[in-house]
Amino acid sequence: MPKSTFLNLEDSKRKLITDAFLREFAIKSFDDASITEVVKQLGIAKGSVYQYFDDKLDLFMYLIGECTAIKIRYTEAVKREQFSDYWAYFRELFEHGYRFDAENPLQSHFLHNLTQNLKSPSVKQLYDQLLQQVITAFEQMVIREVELGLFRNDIPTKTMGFLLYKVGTSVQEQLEATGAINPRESIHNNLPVYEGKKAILMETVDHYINMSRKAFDKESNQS
Amino acid sequence: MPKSTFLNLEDSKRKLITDAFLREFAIKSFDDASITEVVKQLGIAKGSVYQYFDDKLDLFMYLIGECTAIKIRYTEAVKREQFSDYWAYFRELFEHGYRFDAENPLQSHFLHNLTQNLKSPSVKQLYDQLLQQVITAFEQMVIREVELGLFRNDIPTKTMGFLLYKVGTSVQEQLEATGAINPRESIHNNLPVYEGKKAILMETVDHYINMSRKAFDKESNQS
DNA sequence: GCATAATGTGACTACTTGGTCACAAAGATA
DNA sequence: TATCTTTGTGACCAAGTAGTCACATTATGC
Repeated sequence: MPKSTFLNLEDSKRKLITDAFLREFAIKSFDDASITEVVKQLGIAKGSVYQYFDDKLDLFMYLIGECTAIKIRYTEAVKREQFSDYWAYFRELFEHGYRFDAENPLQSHFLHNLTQNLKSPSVKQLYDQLLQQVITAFEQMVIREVELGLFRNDIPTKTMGFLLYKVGTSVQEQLEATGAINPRESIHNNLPVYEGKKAILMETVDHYINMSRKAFDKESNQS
Repeated sequence: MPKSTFLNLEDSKRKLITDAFLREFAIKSFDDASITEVVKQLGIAKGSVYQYFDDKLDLFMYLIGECTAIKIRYTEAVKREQFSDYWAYFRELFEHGYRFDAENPLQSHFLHNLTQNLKSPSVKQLYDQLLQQVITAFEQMVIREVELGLFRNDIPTKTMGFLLYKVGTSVQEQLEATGAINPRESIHNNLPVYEGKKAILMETVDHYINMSRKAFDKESNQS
């Protein structure tokens, strides 16, 4: 948790500092992100950072909290109950994710890089913890669909949940690997991750959904 | 490429050095792996390493080359033509992979960690290069199956290839995330990654195949 | 046995980092 | 104006790294 010193800061200065660190952590891993570098850019003393935060991890957790809080504001409106079909729900999450990205480029870049970021040995514990949460969340979704009789029940929910999780992350990874998006470049130009790429994003999502339907849905497998 | 000094070394000494570095790179990323640490363990001078290799990257590439060469010896015997079904081929690759792991634990651990390893910023170029190769290889497999009329043709081969690649890596990742395997611990005890875990490995592979069949095969989608 | 070539060595360089702390500056209170 | 509290500062510390190089040791060839 940031110290009160940080919270009492003028909004503009707090934002300036937050953004600078978001930018740094959006392109480097936790261990490679350099506080020394950022304070140089900001033109403030390194000691100030330690008036605001306990340590590097405290700062990092603050950034995670801020960004996820904003993203949740975009996705919390989307409820499974509003859709008869899991995949329509899945698709809508990407639609709202796109809006989050367009309106909060820096935070979106930060979250995009979070997985890479967490690979640093110093934050292995945090990584494992978050990974467990995500995996569990996806398994819960699968369990619900199985109970609704919409997903097949001849495969362990753990395995289905994990694949579903991988499908979710694969969209972004594929677009990055094929060069359709270029986070490195777009963050440099202060652009959202998916700037002008909505069509290809949703098209890819649809292709993944098209394949996943067959893999997960019940009717395809036990009609 | 290692210098001749290294190749002229006595077999036993060369193996000792290679193994020590494999062990280090099997549990750390490229940037975190410490030559200083390894030479301490080996009881040799740091200068010696630089008599053997140009630099850290040269050493790393040598390790990659050695391990993949050994693994290829296990998998090259498995040919697509020997199977009427892609998934039987896919399954057999895992069977042979298991044998490679059982008989070459250290090399297997190194390759298991390679993806993490390559995430280091210093080797980003190498990572991108290898990723492109792997993705292309998977897409080629998909193209072949489409041509054979076995895989569906209503999804871009790039996307199918990427998902197939992700399915391949997910097996290991899931087993690790769920604690079924524990590379960290098994390398410490000089055990293979999948020691005594063949049943759960192949069971998981079968589950993934079961789901993937539906997602990729033509008959399920355009009969 | 001697000279030459090939190996082995470890103190050293140049560099980077997160984090500290004695002090300076600025704000607030009275 | 004088005092007290909050905020800002940057030289400094301890720890770590890859890579170098002048020198010591060992092997080889004659």
